[in-house]
Amino acid sequence: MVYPPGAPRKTHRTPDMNLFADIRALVIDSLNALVADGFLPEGLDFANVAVEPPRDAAHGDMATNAAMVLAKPAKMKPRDIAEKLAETLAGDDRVSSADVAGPGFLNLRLAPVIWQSVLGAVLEGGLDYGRSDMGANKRVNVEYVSANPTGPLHVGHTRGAVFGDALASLLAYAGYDVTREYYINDGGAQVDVLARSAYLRYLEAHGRTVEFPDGTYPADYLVPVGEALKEKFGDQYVDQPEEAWLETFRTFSTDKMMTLIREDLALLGIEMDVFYSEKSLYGTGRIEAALKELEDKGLIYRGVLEPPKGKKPDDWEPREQTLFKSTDHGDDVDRAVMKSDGAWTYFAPDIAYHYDKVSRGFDELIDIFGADHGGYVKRMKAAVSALSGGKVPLDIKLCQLVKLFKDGAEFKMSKRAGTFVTLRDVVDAVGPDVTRFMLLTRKNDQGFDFDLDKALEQSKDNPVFYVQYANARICSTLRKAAEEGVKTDMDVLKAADLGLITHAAQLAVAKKLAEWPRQVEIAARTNEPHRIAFFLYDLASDLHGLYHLGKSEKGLRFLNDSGETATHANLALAKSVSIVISAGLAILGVKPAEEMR
RNA sequence: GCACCUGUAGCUCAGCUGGAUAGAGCGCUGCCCUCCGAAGGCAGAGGUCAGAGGUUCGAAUCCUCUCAGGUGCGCCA
Repeated sequence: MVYPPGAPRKTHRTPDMNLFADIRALVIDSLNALVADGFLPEGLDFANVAVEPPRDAAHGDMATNAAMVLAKPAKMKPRDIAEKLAETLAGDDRVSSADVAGPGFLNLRLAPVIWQSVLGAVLEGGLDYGRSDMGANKRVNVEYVSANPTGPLHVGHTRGAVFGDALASLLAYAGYDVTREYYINDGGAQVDVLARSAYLRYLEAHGRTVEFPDGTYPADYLVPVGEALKEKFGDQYVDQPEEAWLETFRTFSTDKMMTLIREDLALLGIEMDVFYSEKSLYGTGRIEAALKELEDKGLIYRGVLEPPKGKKPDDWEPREQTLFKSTDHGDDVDRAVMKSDGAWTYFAPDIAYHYDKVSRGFDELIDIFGADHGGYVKRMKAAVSALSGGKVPLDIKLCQLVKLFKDGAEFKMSKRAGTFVTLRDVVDAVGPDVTRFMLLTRKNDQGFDFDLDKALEQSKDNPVFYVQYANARICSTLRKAAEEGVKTDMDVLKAADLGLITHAAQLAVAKKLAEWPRQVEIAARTNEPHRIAFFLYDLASDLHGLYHLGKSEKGLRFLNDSGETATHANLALAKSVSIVISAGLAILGVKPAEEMR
């Protein structure tokens, strides 16, 4: 089986296999029946009725808060509702017991056949088990990385790249139509700096001795660009004024840098659907059109901004600028779109770019920014809110800083000191799978200490390894079975008698697998791919536990002497775990290991 | 001064968008290999969820304030 990087991309619908959703539907049906009976009053809102796994497995398989949520609006005692609901639910053959507990929780136990059928669903659905249609094919644009095209990607970009890519895959798996997009900041002053720096390398290629003044990029990744410029243009631009070469060098260098960046992204298996050029917004009337849209809504005016209190710039002087009334859409102050000299601010093309995204018909926008851009969240949201008439939600996820640790000490990045840690450095050190998984084991708005030594450790302390090991164990068991002449192909496993899976420890694993579709939906709803990583860790833990239980209880060994029928059932269970681990890793963009080395 | 993010076990972090006795890993204590991979498993100790109020049947989670750390703060992109 092939697991392309960044998969899954395509969505296709599968039957709803979310058991929690099924049982919730059962609870709602039962409540409606109680309303019809006159036990409960009409007009109750069931929106807050939840069916969740209880924190403590001893409480049962699923718990619902229905009675507590409805007690107040129904003007009844929670326990009374719970007891009546329990009676109704107990009548369903999926429910083996329904008990009222605590302040009014209703704890449900489901029949073993339900959990056995989960395994069947996993085997049948394969990597698509867990796929959701909650996205309803709505079009989502995920913009990430969007680093300036002035050099290779560094560690800071890496987190945003991995996060955005995993989020995109997650949303695709949850049924959204996802576009992965990169905004190229090729329109501002920083690409002029790039062009000048490249020019110095070009002169160097012609044997000149050059110095890099402040405000240029002295890093050596431009050396080959200088060589390439020499190759292409010879000496025709040597000793020529800037006007003669700036435009040409800018375009040439930017293209080279974007090639570099694409290669960096490819190292992590990241492939964008769209690269959108900022430059394409200039001179084409698109910025003007976007601002016209705002102006038509009465949100553009000439004015003078107050200086920020407490931190007044030294050279502050009041100036009249063209302003966007972002405060009408939740911002703290209005923002300049045109400088006092009549040029656009950086914000103007950003507005135009987001206007373009809205115009392309996306139902939802997501931007992934570094934490240092946190100050732009409100103004971007204000702009999108204004431009879309509040119809297109924009979610902005900030990725906090990554600190690298090596040999127990922080590896500080400094452009001056030349300790510039690139994405390539990190991937070279630990590999793409470890890089991706590690960066996804933390919530995006939590800072990250990335210990490169620990990332390579093969121990429980390293979650990548732990999850990979669980899958490798299963694969190893299947190989072993094949060696012993047991058939292990999917047709055989699908036909296994799952009714033989009855031990509590085995059913516990099946229950975990039943949570997978639900975890996918939660992660997609909150735009939090790290939940997938944590789920996989838990699932791996369950698998390791069950595996070791086989040491003391021979009947729980996947391979034991209780006959071929039982072995097939055991292997079906093991295979199910492997399938879900593989599906989860595919969302994270990590290849499942079939053996450890 | 203002905005945003963070504060949970000794350390690194989860915690289902309000649920029951707050969970993992590392570290610490004690167990478990005549082999389906011990690169692992089981058990134990360890908490004022930064602090103070509030909202309600119920708060680590929502609101207000305080404290601490981080990121930013007209024309830079």
